Amino acid sequence: MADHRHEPHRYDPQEIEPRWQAVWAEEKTWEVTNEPFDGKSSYILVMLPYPSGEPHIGHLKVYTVGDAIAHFHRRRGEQVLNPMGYDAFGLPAENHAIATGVHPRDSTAASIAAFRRQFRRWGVSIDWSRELATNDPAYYRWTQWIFLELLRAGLAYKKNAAVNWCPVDATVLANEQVIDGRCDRCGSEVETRQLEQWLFKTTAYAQRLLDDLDTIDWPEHVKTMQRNWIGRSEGALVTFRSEDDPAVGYDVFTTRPDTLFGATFFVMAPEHPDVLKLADGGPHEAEVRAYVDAARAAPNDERSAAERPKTGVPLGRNVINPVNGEPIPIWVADYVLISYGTGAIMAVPGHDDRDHAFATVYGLPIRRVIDGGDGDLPYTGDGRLVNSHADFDGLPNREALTRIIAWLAENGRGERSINYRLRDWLVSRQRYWGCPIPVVYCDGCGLVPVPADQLPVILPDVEDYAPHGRSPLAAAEDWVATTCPTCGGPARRETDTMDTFVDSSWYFLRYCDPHNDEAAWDPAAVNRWMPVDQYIGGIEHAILHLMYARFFTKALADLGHLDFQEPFAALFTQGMITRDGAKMSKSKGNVVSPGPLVDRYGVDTARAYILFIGPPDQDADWSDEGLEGVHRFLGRLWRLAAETADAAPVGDSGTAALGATGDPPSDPAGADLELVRKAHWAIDKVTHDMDGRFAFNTAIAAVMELINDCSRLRESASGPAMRFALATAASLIFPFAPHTATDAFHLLTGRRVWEEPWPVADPKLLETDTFELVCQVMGKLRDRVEAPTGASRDELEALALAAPNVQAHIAGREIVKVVVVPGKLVNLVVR
RNA sequence: GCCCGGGUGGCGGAACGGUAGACGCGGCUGACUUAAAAUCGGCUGUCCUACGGGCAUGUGGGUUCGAAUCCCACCCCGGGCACCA
Repeated sequence: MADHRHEPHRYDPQEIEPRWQAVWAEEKTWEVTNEPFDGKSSYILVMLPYPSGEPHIGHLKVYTVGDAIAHFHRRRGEQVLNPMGYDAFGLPAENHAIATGVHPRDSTAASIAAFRRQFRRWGVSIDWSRELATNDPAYYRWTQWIFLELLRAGLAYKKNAAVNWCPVDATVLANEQVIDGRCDRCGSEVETRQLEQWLFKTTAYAQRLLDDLDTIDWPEHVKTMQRNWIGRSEGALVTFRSEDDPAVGYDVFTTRPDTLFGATFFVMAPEHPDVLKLADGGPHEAEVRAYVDAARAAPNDERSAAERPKTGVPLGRNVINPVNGEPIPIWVADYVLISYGTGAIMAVPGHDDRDHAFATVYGLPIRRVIDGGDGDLPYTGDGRLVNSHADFDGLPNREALTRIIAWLAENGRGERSINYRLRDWLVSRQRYWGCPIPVVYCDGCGLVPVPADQLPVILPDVEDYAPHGRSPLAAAEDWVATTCPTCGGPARRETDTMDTFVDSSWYFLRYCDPHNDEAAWDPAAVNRWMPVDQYIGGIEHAILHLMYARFFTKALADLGHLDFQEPFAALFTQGMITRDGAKMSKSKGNVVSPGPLVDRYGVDTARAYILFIGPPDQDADWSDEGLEGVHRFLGRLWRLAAETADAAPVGDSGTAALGATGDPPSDPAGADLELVRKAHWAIDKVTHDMDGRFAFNTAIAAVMELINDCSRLRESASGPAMRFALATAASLIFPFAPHTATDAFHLLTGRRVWEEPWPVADPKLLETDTFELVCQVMGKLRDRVEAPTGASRDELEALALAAPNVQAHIAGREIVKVVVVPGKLVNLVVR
């Protein structure tokens, strides 16, 4: 039989990858305990997937990014928590059930199995002992407990309100789930309905959600999106009293109390509760009724189109402007929104675009009260007050604003006020596949929370999953009919389920203590890991999930269950992978499936390519050729390692002299020195690219450079130097291509790279004896000369002046200035 | 309209205010091979009168010895918010 050592080496990821995965699974390499740890701990968390079908390329990207970070931290001696779970309640599984009759529990379980299989095939370093699924009663029992805690604190409440209704999904939606007047799931036009619904009081946390953004290390654009969503406005609440009955007053919120003297009419939203009352018996009663009915029936997105001509109807009554006693007419108009401020406004057509447009249509008076602009109204900028009152005329409007608020407050006509765009989070869903809301309704006791020791309220099986305007659970009569926990009398269960964003608003806490059946978590376990050191996920969650999880954390902290205010200390949002410049979709036929890709090239190639393609926070376009390039690189690395190991296998007698340990030669020179230096340069480069940055693309490029040098110096460098350089390359590529790196490192050294500390660059080897001195004349590159490292400014200047091409460019000219950047360049300024 | 990002070779992308284009792809070319694949090397921004030089980082200005990088104005692309008073 031929000596296998002399056969050509073939890089075979299909053999290498499962072999090491088996070791990691067998030894439970990535599991961590909650026992106290002396060193540093890191919680590296990737947003949990919604299990639907098979994982796609976006999943591969996000878990590859998370895994690279987790591995890097581990190799630096930290204990790393890197868990996995499934956001398993939700509409797609339920819609699938409606179409096929397969229970969502079964299709979800099948999909979870597929995800789990893929994650193992991808070699992601997950602590599988902490795996969870949000549809598991052992999990949602505590989702229900949190609901009850919020209820106890008055942060969960029920109210009859105008809500966003999706006619296709037949359920209500949170404000955040309505995009351009459409359902963010199915795209159908959202209607308004009046319904009794559960809400969480996110508005109580508006200011803290805003303030604490300053305490977390998140991308600025994500913070900006959250700030805009919270939408804080400073201004005043001003009371306008009825002309007919001074006891009745209507509050308005305004950011421009400085323009109060320019208010020439008053407008209420069609939904304002007093509109019809005020119009009753007036000259426009019928007209007002028709207008209000039409406004209510109009679709949301039609209502909210800003370019639409302004419409409205006068109510035939007046209110008194509190600053000057002027009676001004009340109108109803749909450009005023019931959902913001008080649902009524003072209209200042001289200094507000919308009020101006309205006044123009109906011929209402337009008055200038702020000086400035090009003379045309409306003018919305700053200036001095005019036509207002002797006390304020002539003042800069910002100063007048403060004084007018003070005056209003002194006279009991208004006060300083802050308004937020943020609304309370509507969590009721009239759907089946979600967490049941744990309350019952008793004829005698009213609304009764299910006692904590009776949780979970188990989601029952039903025959018909289809929504019919009420929750499918309502049809489960045996389940709905229950007894009151308080009086023991007959009672009925709440049949709405919770928005799935509730489930995912606390899963990161459960990972810390996933098997606890006494409590949602042990505070010690949570404090062991939380807050998450690095959270990783898609930008599409910039508002919804990330806002809700922050709200939960703050509310639970206030209730004494948590010791911190923010769940995610740092956030990284990865970009999308496109193909041919477009989002991948089945209809476009441009989908890259991880399965076949991994079968063909191995997962390391796919992982390293995804990270090499560009900065991971940006969108990147897929290229099959680019993938091939990375595959060639990994093959080259592995083959060089196999050949080098072959020349002196680990364990052979006398290999110590050949550097079988992977240690560098003690006193390298010539090609050895060049190679050892390059290895240290790569250590330094990769470490900097990983540490606090996410520059995986340039880190991989640095290892490519090192491998290129190994290849180039193959004949001239010694065994130990080559072995050291290759072992270093394998060690550095490990976070990105863990299987190939592990195998190559093992061939070279007989050791396991994941148990090795992250290499440290030797500063002495980062320096060279000489450097290339850049010689510029007038800022333009004219020559390059060899200069000794550490040369003085004068020496460098002399070297530059002597450079032949510099001579040619300064001949016959006067040198007026010499700029020397030591270790870098000399720039000669001539006249 | 307002608020964020971003415009660099044929392509993806590099570049503490200091050699623009690292690394990879593609292309051209050589070695090996009966041949192909695989593999290993070389060249590759552009133009010119080519051992040198001009022009080049969306456009136009500015700051600086020196600008892809900083400042001002504008254009284009992507994203978010939008009748929010």
